[in-house]
Amino acid sequence: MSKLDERALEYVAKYFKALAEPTRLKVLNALQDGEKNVGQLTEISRTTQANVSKHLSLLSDYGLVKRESRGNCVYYSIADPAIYELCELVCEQISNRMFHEADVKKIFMAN
Amino acid sequence: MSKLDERALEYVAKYFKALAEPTRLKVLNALQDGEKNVGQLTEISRTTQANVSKHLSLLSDYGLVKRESRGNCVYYSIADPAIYELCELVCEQISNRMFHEADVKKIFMAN
DNA sequence: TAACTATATAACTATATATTTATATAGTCA
DNA sequence: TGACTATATAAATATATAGTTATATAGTTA
Repeated sequence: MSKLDERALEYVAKYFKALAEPTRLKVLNALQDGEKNVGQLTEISRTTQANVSKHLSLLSDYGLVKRESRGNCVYYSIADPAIYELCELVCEQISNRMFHEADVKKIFMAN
Repeated sequence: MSKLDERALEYVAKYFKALAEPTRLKVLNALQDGEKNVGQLTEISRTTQANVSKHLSLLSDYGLVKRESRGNCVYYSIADPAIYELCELVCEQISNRMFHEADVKKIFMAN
């Protein structure tokens, strides 16, 4: 990371924020093996349709997913597979820590 | 990213959340060229000392920074340089989009 | 057109958290 | 010890946002 100005840091923070929510990650995770419509994603995320719709439009606003309506349904898919690189990096770090540091485990377990 | 269970997604979300705040990113950015004490970080982040302290203890709880008190001061440093890989990935994506998509620019500019 | 299905949105509530102000704690040095 | 400096924490406020319920919108099919 090169030295970043104020503005840039805010963009980056917003990007991370889009990924900082379990339901949205569940949706992104579910989209790994191809597009799914809102109904399917609602089932998978085990929340209300309205809630999923809200998360989807946020993800779409941030350019993380693509939207395509066909017939009666709206299909979402991953716009940029680079998201998964990010998640993989994070998962690696987390799993490394799980082995090495009991303290971190405690933190993540909290709540 | 392999298929992740509920629990894992929550860990990942928490990790992203730690990075989803401009002041914390500013601190991490400032720590790129070595440890700094709380006073220095307060100046750099242009907020109150109390606020920086809170952000620092959050970063420390999540294992992103290390804490070492020497004499009167407390010095913080990066615990895991892999953070910067993450930020770099995000910055790349953002800058790509800045060029290609006016819409995304609009989103990031909002507020 | 009317009934139906799928998705989005508005209004609301509840909760989390960033920030501030004031204060406590701990180290340093005269 | 007392004055001083640096950091952490507590309490309070303001704000953002996840989730819910109800409703609007748009497409489908009889």
